[in-house]
Formats: sequence, C-alpha cells, structure tokens
Amino acid sequence: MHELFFHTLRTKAGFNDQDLEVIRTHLTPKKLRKKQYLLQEGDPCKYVTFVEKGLLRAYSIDEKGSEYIIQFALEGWLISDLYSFLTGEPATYTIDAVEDSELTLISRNAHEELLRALPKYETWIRMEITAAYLALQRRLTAVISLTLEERYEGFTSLYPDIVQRVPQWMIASYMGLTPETLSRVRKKITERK
Amino acid sequence: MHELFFHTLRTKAGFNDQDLEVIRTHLTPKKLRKKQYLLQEGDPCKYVTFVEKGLLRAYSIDEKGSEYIIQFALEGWLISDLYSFLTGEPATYTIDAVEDSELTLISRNAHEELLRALPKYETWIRMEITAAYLALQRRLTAVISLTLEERYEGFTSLYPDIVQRVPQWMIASYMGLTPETLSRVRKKITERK
DNA sequence: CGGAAATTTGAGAAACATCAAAGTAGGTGG
DNA sequence: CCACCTACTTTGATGTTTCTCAAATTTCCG
Repeated sequence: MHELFFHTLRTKAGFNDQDLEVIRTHLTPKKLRKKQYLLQEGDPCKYVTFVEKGLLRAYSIDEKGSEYIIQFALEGWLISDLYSFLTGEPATYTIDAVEDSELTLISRNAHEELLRALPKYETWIRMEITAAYLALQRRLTAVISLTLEERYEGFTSLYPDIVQRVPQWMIASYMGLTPETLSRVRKKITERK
Repeated sequence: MHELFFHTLRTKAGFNDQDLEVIRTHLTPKKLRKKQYLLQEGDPCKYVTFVEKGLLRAYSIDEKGSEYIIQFALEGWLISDLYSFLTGEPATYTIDAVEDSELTLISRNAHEELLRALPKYETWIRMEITAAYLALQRRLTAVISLTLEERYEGFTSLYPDIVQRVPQWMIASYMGLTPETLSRVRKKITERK
C-alpha cells in the first residue's frame, strides 16, 4: 500500500524509513473504478491525491454542460482542486477516474501536520508545485502562441502514454477544442508525412 | 530600499527584524527605465525580481517576431523566468520595464542560502508559487472555456490597475489575440450597455 | 454479435486574423 | 504652449480557421 508514493518520497525527496512511518499514519488508500467520482463540483475538496495506479482527470463544466479538462494525472502524479483544498471553498472542478485506479489520499489535516513536522515534506511540496507551475506555464504559452498542429504534436511527444490511454475527445477537451477539429488536425498531420 | 519587500515579508510571511537583516545582505536593488531589459531571451536568468515600484512584463517571441506576454508584474509581485532561474538554462522569456521601475533582486545563491537558513523563507516561497499556480490555472481555464468578452471583462475586473497602465495591444498580446480583435471586443461590450 | 461510444467526414455559419487606412492621443523639441 | 511626430487605437473589407449540426463509419465492450 502506498508503494509508489513512498518510493517517490524516498528517491525524489530524500525521506528515510523513519519519516515514512510518520507519514504512513496520515495517509488514506482508496480504489476507484473507471468513471467513478473522486470529487464533485460544489463539494469541498478534502484531499490531495497521489495516483498509485490508473489515470484521473480534473475538469470544469459550464452552464451548457460542456466539459473542460484542466489536468490529467498518471501514476506518480498529484491531483486536487487545490484552491478548494486550501481554502475550504466548494470545488469548481470535478475529478473522476478515466481508468480503474488506486490512490493515496492526503487530508488537509495530514498535510498541515506534515508541513509542520517534516521540513522535507514542505520542500517536496514546494518542488512539486513549482513543477506544476512550470508545466502550466508551458501549456499556456502553447495555447497562446502555437498552431493546433504544433500543439497536438507537442502534447503527443510530451505525454505519449496519455494519448494511448484516453479517448481522443478528452484530449480535444484538454486542448480547448471540439472533437471534430482535433480529428481534422490529426488528418492533416498524417497527410503531411 | 527594499521597503515594500520587507513590508511584505513582515506582514505576509511573519518575518521579524532579525530575519530581515539576514535577508538584506542577500538582496540587490535595481532601477530600470521604461523599455529597458531586465532579461533577454537566451541569457540565463540569474534573479527572481520583486517589483517595488513600476510595472514589468515577461514575454516570448516567435520566429515571426510576434510577442506573447506571459505575465505582468505590478508593485509587490514577483517575476522571473523561473525555469531558467532554477536550471541555469538560457531564458526563453524576455523581461522588460513597461514603466520606470524600482526592483529588488534575489540571486540564485541568495535564494538557496535563504531556503537553507530560514524555514519561513521556504514557506513564503511555497505560498507565492502556490498563488501563482492558482492564478495560472484560472487563466488557462478562462482561455479554454470562456468567450473573448467574458475573458476581457474578467481581466479588467481582476486587474483594473494593469488595464489603466498598459497599452491595449499588450493586453491583446496577454490574451493571445490581435489588437484589432480586442478593439472590437471592447466595442461590443460598450454597445451592449 | 449487437449496441453504444467514439471518430471521421461534410456543409454552412460564426469567430478571429490579416492587411490597409483613417483617426486619436501623448510626448518632445522648437 | 503649440506643432508635429510617433505610437496606439479604431474601422473596414476580405480570407482563414474553427465551430456547429448532421450523418456515416469505425471501434470498443458487454
């Protein structure tokens, strides 16, 4: 249980066995079947979730019912409605499982306790958020400055595993366009080669 | 010198006078005239910059010479090419002054030393990056899911001071559209009221 | 195998970009 | 303080890109 999480903390954040035993008491395991919700818009987000196995997505829904995917999370990634988690406000995002998944949940109390007790935990969190910030910045730059073909090729080369594992309409949603348009973008790319 | 920076650290991050004296030795003040560069694409980004006074922008430039504004920074904000700062790679962004500005620079060495010496500094940095991440996430969600009119009105209500102090074409660049299109968006909004 | 979900294709509409030109505002030197 | 120059904004005409709606095809799963 929590194997990948512990492995990550050990190798990427320099935790030792003693630290990990402290952390273990603060974690909650959870399994989710495909299409099950982890978080629904409007509920407070009580956990930061580490993906041990499987694939989740976070998305928002507008008045017309259209979905906009904000983030995917593969094995080893964190996912949350961070604003809701930190403030206690109702979540604006919905999170559900794209595949059957196994998760490690960190509650708000656990998070604060770990921040207080383990400086290495804060350092790890800081580095994770920094990486997430940089990834978002790249994504935003791509949206603003690249053509659709460039963006799709950038996405497939950066995240080939996501492309393999999610339906195409979800990638279209992630890119902010319709499934029809993405289909045509892909056609153009293959015709070009 | 560094007044706003110290004020911020005192009120938002719980620093005391003794901490601040430690920090003072690591800071560099700098003044920049309007249009002067703080960082040029290709150079390594050696500083995180805190804006004491004035207004900066960070932007990238594509092959055709078009500019895409990634970020504005008003008084009290931080700005940097964070990826370059952390890795030492050449910067992909250019940063310059939109107005005459006064800055407080934190070098890479200073940053690492402060992270090591002052836990409060790490906490402050973590919270700043978290806020920046959440702001980027909001911005990306807006780009993907809102109409141009909604996005422009969202921007003006969130950052009325930037709208006042920056030429309109820079806001168009920030939003990823042409000045002509933004002009027409504004026209539609005023006609509607 | 059958049905539902996903992808592709097509045609027409809407949104946005481009190019060109006119109008406006701000700042600087005379 | 005015005149002028430059930078910025607006307007117009046209072209391209993307969306929408509809239908045909393919893929996946029970």
